[in-house]
Amino acid sequence: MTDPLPPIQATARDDAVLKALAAFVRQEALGPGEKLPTERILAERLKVSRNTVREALTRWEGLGLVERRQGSGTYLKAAVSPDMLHMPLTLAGGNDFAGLMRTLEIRRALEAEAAALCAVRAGKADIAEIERKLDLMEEAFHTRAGMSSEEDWEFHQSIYRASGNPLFEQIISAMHELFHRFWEHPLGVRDFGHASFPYHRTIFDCIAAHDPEGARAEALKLIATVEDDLKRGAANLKLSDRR
Amino acid sequence: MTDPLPPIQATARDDAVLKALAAFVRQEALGPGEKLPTERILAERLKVSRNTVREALTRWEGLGLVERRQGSGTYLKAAVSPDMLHMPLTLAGGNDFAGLMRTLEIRRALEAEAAALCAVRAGKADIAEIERKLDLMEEAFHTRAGMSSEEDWEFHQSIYRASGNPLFEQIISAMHELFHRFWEHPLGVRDFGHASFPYHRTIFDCIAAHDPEGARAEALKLIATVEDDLKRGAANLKLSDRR
DNA sequence: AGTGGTTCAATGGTCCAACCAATTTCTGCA
DNA sequence: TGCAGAAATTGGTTGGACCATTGAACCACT
Repeated sequence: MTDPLPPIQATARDDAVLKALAAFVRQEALGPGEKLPTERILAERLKVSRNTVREALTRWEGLGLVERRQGSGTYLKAAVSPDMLHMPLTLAGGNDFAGLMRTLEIRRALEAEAAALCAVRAGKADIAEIERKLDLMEEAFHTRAGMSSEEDWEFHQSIYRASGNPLFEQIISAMHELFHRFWEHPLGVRDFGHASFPYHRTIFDCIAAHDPEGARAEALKLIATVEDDLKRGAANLKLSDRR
Repeated sequence: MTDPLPPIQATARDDAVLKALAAFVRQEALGPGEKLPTERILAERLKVSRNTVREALTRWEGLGLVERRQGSGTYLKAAVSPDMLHMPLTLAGGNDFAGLMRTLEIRRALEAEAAALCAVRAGKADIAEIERKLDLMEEAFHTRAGMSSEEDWEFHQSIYRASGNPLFEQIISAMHELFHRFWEHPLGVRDFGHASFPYHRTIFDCIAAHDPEGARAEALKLIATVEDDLKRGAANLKLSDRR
């Protein structure tokens, strides 16, 4: 099935640079936000050209592991470890309506599973934290007449965290970020999210009762209302003006 | 919500290069496998240094959009369009057993949703194609005594394709690839996949009957059997030798 | 003290001109 | 015609130079 003679990398200097750098970060116990050595210093210490260092750092930058600030330095953006797996995804044509609906279908899948896992695994502390976020959201919803997207998002994040699998938060957050870059004001639907409001508590109830299938079903209903909102928004958009 | 004073872009030369290159690919209607211009030519035509071109191409290479072959040229690996969204994911510690189980939980979520969507959207031709793959898989399973992982994978892919959302195939394929790079022979469980075998047909039956909830439930059962197999494999592994 | 401007060293971004290594293509001999 | 070796092509690497931005130190003025 897999190639019995995996081709060796003839030249893989920048890969070696990245490995060395990962080892360095690990050894120095550098965390997010911390600054790592200058390109010139790295080049000198690793006995490679500065250009090679730059190509390696460009890779890491592309993976979102590192941020370069001209005149200042290069800073870690995430925890790196020598045994990371990278899965770059590119979504073709993601900034139109159809693309948004496609990402929402992925989110529906993940949201439902995260809720189900959370119902199985959440401990007392997790449930208390989720309920706290839910209360905050409901309060914001009532005092600000439906504008509670920030608290809404935090509620969902607390569920992902309690799912016991960090990948849920990671993937959905990445989608959420993209999503907001292109759809900051969701299609001008003023009461966006109204319809989904009640399902937040029903999801929480299922989680608190450790009912995975119930949580899954309620999460699916929630996303369904968001999809409906978006479809109505798109219909409105067609009647008024285009972006 | 959004920053009222978004920071301005200082310099973004290589980004501009990528945009220009994407436009070029689009204009020339280049598809996967085709060769794109030499770095030297690009540098000359775009009036930038070859280094800048290289940084831009390094980005694309990191995203899996392009493949560079020394002495030969740079080739497209995927379709590129000017409006792509990039979502690089890095899974920390994905190559141990816990990491594998985490990715499998993601796959379970996507698999179930894809099956449900497929049950809703698959047309007659799609269903026929899926059944063909199913027949191939069952035949391979019987003649080769359970070794049908290649055909098994193709069956699943046909479901993703018929889901009407290319993101399912994209994400699961990326996971599948990683997965196989580190776990080529799944933990030495000899009858790996035996338990999941019957669910392939039950999933197909639900899809053919346009029963999304049934398809979702059967897909969940299938992945559950795979998880059980892996857990048994891990238990065996602990008793014999470590990797 | 505090405010604003200036200077200056550090750092990432870009450029250039080579050369190296792998690949492909061409050439000329058998 | 066939094929081995030369030559051209192409990505990979190097070293050195300069530019643009940043941030800290310093200074003048209030």
